[in-house]
Amino acid sequence: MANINEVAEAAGVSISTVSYALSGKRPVAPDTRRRIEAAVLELGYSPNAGARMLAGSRTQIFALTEPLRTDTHAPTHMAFVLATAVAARRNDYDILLLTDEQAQAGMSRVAANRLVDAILVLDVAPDDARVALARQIATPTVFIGIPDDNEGLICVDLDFEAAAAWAVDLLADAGHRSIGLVGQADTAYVKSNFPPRVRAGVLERSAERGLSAAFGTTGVRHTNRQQTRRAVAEMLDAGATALILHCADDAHAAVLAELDDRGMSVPGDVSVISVGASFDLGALPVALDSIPLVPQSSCDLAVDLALQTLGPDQPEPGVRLIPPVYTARGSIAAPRSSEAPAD
Amino acid sequence: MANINEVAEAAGVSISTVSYALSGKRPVAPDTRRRIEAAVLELGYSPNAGARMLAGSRTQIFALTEPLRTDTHAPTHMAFVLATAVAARRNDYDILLLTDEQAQAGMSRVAANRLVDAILVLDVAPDDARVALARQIATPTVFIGIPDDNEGLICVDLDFEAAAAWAVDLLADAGHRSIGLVGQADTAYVKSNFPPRVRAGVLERSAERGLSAAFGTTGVRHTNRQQTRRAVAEMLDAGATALILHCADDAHAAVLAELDDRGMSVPGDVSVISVGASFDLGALPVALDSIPLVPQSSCDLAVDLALQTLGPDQPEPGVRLIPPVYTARGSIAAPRSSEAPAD
DNA sequence: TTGAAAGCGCTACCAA
DNA sequence: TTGGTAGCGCTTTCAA
Repeated sequence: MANINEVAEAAGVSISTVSYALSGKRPVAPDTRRRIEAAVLELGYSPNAGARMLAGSRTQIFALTEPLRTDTHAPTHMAFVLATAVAARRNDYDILLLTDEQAQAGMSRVAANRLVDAILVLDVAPDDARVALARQIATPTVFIGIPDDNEGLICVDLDFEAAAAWAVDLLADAGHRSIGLVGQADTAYVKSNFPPRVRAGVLERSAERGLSAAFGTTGVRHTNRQQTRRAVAEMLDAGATALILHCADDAHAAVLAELDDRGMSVPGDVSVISVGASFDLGALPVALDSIPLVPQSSCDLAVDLALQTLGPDQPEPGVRLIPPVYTARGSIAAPRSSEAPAD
Repeated sequence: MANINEVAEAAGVSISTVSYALSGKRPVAPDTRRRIEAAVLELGYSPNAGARMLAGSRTQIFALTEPLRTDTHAPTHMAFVLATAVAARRNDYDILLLTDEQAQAGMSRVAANRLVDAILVLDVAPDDARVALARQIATPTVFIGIPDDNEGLICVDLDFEAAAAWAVDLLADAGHRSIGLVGQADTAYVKSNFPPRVRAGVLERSAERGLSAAFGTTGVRHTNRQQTRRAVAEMLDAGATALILHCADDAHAAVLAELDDRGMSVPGDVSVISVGASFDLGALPVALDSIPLVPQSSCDLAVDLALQTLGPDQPEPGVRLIPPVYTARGSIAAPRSSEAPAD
């Protein structure tokens, strides 16, 4: 591995000129720059990471903390990890994985270590222990998700309430008066932050619009096919003409299976809209309208904010809610026996 | 952030003594050590990561490369990432995530950078492009999985063939003459390395033992419930009295659902054994015998080997197969109309 | 437009 | 048993 001295020698310049030529922090004569670039290429030079960390003030590494919660939906989680890595790499940053083995030891360690420039927090719980830690350590921390106590923190998340309310509006506008929300597994309403926000969004907007809204979950810990179908059956039997789905992919499938078994078509007999899904709805047998959770949006913003904390002007602490996006795919229509206009 | 100088001053010793007291690479008088430890604690000292990388020869970081293959089973993948992180931390190593954005750019980069001491390769494909890269770079690389061309590489994996053969033996010993293998999704037999090994293990051992063995997959890309149940139905109709399951968790559930629908009990009417599962079989409605894939075993060994490559005696290149482990849970019995002894 | 040189904070060799 | 100190390879100030 060549070092900066060898490059300098090969190019016939000093090491500082090499450094500046590569960082661009000082103008370098075109001819000089060419010679340096040639030397770099020929020697296969790449600046030593440790030396840069020590001399410079940046490590070019973000830590990503992810708890080992077994009840987290693996594909969703992976999508976020991936989106974070992509966003980081776009800004020349790498991701160091912190699966908090010994509680939050990892966060303290890399902060004390100066191994990372900032910490990104994933899979945030309402009473997340990492909140207290974030306040203690000097390393800037960005939460992807919103803990209950978020005073002074930087948080990023989809505006789940707005997404849920929007879904209700779409159904109400189509003429539905009674709807059902197929939510997540029971535990999600205790251990995660966003499911309650979706539920609140649906219930509150329904009340405002004068709709009756039922709520059901998909299982105790994971999706339970039977329970999911039962929940749907109850909602339909109670008169629901539309469903809002805020659940895992297999639960989506279970709901559609129940409708199919009942000989009900979408949107002919029932309108359906998916809210907060981060998986590919295209794999389902029926095309569904969707207000999705887009991991890349959250992660891009989070990385942006993390970078800002390293710059001259600190970003304001606070919660950044990402406006939802709606994609129509024809799964919403007027209810069968509605007085709403047919078109 | 305190540095080593402040610790040395506070303890009234030289910085080299502090360094040696912390690394243990040189004996330090008990009393001196105590003073140093007190100073470390009081100042909250933690050695600067960049400085250690530069001065020492170790970065205490392993890279973990994981392709973004969308057809990879997310929970299994996560289990491996996690197991790697755990194994690494046990040896004071951190994990840097390389989702190979621009092909294999990440591997080359961290190798040139000297950001990591070794690279761990996950989710290995038969014709994996990372094989060629591993041979080019100076950074030691350990494969968790076995590419077709593995000459000169260090590879670690469960002995899937032995696991499959063992399963056949168990069923043959119980008196079964006709069995079925419920395999993975179709694509897995092209894009992954281990599914064909399980299939080969089952088919070859079946031939040796004189059993007839049928093979079916669970879908084109992902588990398809219908196709899975159809595959099972065909096997049973063709006379299979036992099933070997090498498929995802939802496919396991689908198989059991099919048996249930047919009014068949396990192991009364059909014997079932799961091979190479890395998820929790406890969530299934029926307790199944299992020869599992244990991510932690593979990852522990991989990290061990990675550490060895950094030491004085290099590990031999070659494939390390981890012997399978069998757990009986009462899902194997003699076939209904068998001549085998009832006990 | 370029160079010289002072660190960054640690490890590990050489002395004592 | 301990201390002094020469680097590790880079960034960045100060001078020219």
